[in-house]
Amino acid sequence: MSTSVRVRFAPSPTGPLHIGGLRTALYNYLFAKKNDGKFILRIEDTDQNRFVEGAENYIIESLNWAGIPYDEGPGKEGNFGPYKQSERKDIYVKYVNQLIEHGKAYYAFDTPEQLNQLRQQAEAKGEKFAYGPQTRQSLNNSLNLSKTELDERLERGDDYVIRFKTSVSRHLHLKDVIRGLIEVDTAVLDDKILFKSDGLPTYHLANIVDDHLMEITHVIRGEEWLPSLPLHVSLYEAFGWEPPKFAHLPLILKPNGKGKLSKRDGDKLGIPVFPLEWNDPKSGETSKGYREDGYLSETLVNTLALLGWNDGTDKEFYNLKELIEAFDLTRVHKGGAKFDPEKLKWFQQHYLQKAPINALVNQYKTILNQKGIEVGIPYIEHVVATIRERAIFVSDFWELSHFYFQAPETYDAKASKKAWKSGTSELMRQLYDDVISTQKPFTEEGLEQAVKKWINDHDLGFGKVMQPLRLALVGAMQGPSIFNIAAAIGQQETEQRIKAAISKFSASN
RNA sequence: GGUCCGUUCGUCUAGGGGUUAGGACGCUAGGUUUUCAUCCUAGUAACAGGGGUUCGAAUCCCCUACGGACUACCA
Repeated sequence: MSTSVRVRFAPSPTGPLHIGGLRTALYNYLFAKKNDGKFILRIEDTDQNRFVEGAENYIIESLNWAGIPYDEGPGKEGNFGPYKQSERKDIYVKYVNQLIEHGKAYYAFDTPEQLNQLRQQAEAKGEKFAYGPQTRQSLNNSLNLSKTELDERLERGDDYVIRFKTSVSRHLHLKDVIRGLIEVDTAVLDDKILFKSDGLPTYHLANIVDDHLMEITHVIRGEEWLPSLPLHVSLYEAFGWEPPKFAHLPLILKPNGKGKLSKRDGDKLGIPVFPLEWNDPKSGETSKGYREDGYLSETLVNTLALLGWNDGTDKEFYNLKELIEAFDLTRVHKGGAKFDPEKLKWFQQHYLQKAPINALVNQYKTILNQKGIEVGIPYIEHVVATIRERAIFVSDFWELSHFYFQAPETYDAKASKKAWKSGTSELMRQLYDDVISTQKPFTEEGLEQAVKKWINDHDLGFGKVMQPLRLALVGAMQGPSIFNIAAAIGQQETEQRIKAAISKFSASN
């Protein structure tokens, strides 16, 4: 048995990967890399009814986008494959038979209808039916059948499931890396189905067998699995195997209110709950994804990493490498964490500022081209460099910089009233004649000097001149330095915009 | 209902018996930017409640409340 760390992320291909799942994958990845171990992807597709076309690829693409690719898994066969449970059917048969031989599991012939009835009956009495140590003697299973009766039934081809034979009453001491010691009495457990009548194992059996065979050292998974930990540990015991270490991660909760973050919550708040956009092949419904909404993967990774974990310092920004270095499973929180869209935005703003300018320029170029605007890369680069600090997404760029590409079509009403007074048109005409039309070279610095000098010479207030100038060039009281804009759009365009504003406001006055 | 897990500013969190309970997001106010945003500075605000243990509990124990997960031939 190898002593090196091996962890797995084991999603079910039933749809897009929730960001909670992504975080589980991330923590697995970080833990593996921190310990020079292997990060394995295993597809748990033992429920063919819930199989969804494209989900597996979606999961793989999500991991790649997040920058946390797996070392072993579908398409990256290591020495422990195959990595899809549907391709491991024979293995499970062998092991479940072993359990039956040792009296740790048994055949059950009760039909779903019969069980449903029992559940309803119990519910009518305000109780809960459990197929377990207390009830199994009186049910339709091999525990209550003679050897010949059993063989007869099996030969006849009766439908059956295989259940785990839970100990009648024993105290289990379970250890969780994050939560510490957990004590459970097996008396409250039920006899979980290990093998379904369709010939496939359930999650419980398959995950134990695979984790053992794949030499998984640490099982890091969501808190929703905590209730089945006693079963899983009992299974290891029944097989005579040494269990891996377990760590159950807290849930990601909705921002306001209670409960798990759901797609519905995300829709309400305008935030995706999936890393990538997802088109559901069954419903035809499209779900938003972080990538398509313009978030950088660094944003999501950083946000998710800090949702439930921190290294004890004040550090907030981590790249993947830093996360690997700092990660410590024992510092993961126990309590669930509400997802904060505001903090997400803050991270995104940060990472947009740090993104390589080339990437931003290329993305913006695409947007501009779609608007029918064709300008050179250096010009776009100049614009992006000056406006990116006020953006959160690339999709904000247009709103923040359209005036670098087009003359204003309208003028903000409030700003117009404030900036363009009765004598303003005449003032602008003078500025135009004295400075704008004569300035050479028409650069940001040159213009700034000339305009300021002109204002001083005429003993005017800066606001009186600068504000209408901004209004004329931008159409509103916003944007970067007005001299930067004028220099960028050029002398001719600047002249035209001033003239347009003068005629517009003279007409309406 | 039962089982298990959890609970520090609005939110993410630091904190392992003695702290003015710290940081970050948000919000508010000032400053910078003769616009807007960025940025800087300051302010705001928390140990769920009750019992113990202790000279001393946010920190340890118990109870209560609240919240969550699970309770399928799903994972």
